[in-house]
Amino acid sequence: MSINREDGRPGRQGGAAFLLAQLGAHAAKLFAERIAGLDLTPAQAGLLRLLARTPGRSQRELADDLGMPPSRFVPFADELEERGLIERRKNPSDRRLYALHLTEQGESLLAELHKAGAAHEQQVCQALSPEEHQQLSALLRRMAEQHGLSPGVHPGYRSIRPDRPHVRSEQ
Amino acid sequence: MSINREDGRPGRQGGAAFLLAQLGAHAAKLFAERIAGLDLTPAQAGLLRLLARTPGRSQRELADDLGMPPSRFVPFADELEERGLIERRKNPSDRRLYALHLTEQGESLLAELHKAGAAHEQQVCQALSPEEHQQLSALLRRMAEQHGLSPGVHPGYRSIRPDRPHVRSEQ
DNA sequence: TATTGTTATACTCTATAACTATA
DNA sequence: TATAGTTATAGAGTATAACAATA
Repeated sequence: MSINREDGRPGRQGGAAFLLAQLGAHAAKLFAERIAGLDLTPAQAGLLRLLARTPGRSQRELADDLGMPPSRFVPFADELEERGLIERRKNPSDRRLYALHLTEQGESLLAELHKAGAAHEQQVCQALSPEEHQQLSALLRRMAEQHGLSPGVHPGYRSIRPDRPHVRSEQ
Repeated sequence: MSINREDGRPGRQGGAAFLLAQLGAHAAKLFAERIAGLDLTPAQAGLLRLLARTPGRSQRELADDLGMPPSRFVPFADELEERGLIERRKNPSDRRLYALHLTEQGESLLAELHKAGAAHEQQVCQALSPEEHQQLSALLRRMAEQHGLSPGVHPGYRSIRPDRPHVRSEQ
């Protein structure tokens, strides 16, 4: 039942691939808006999760995982450090490296983040019954695996910004 | 300790919403790469499709649909016009407006675009059986409808660029 | 006076590439 | 010599706002 477009053509624009991109962008936007309430961007949330999973890694490694150049990672980490969410410890075995860790405050914000993630999941899949929700997850998991997508932070994070309300620094 | 995943394995991050965003970004990237072979960006493809569906609209309307400011639409349309894919006709009833149309060349490129779209659909859903593929489409359609997403061009187009190989015009 | 298309400008974002300190 | 972190700079991409023509 292709409910839309009766203009002959393949009904609703595109099939699953198009819907995937459309819904994915929408979901990413909703998530960005949601965690903006925690004063976090998706990339910042991604770093917190990476540090929760594997503490003590170097900036270079983390920058690679987040898909950003090391030079951009510096001010990125600076802000989270100033906010007391992460901590740069010196790595004693190689003094060139930092070992990044979550602070206690970072851990508790991460807990908020997990709550936000659960609410987000419900919001996005609101239209589905619990069984359908599971079905969808299973299908998507298979697809992600087949495409070699890693379970971690996804690169779509890079381009999503939470419609910032024009808070310019000075001047 | 991360309350993240309890199944031992670091667990795939997130549920359906996360997978949706991840796969959606991946699909959008694949599509951008594919149509880069036609010398089109996703936004350009979007305009061609809009013009095929409803010819003769004004730049302002089209810019709105594509989610770009009118000022940005001007050079955007310029390029497609120079390439002979679209045409600016004067609207006789209101001489402030242009009426944009596809050229014949634009129509035939659109046909190529549809072929690319079909191949893309297969590539993205490769992991699924035909039945599962249909299942997925149905679930996603319901979700898109519930979220009020229109069947047309989606705004995720805005941020996807096809990793351009540094082909600068002249200079 | 409002609106379309256009141009100009200013600003944000980002990557590239130097620089330092360690190895 | 190579690498981690940092800083500086330049370039692309963008929106904002002024402008001319028409309504």
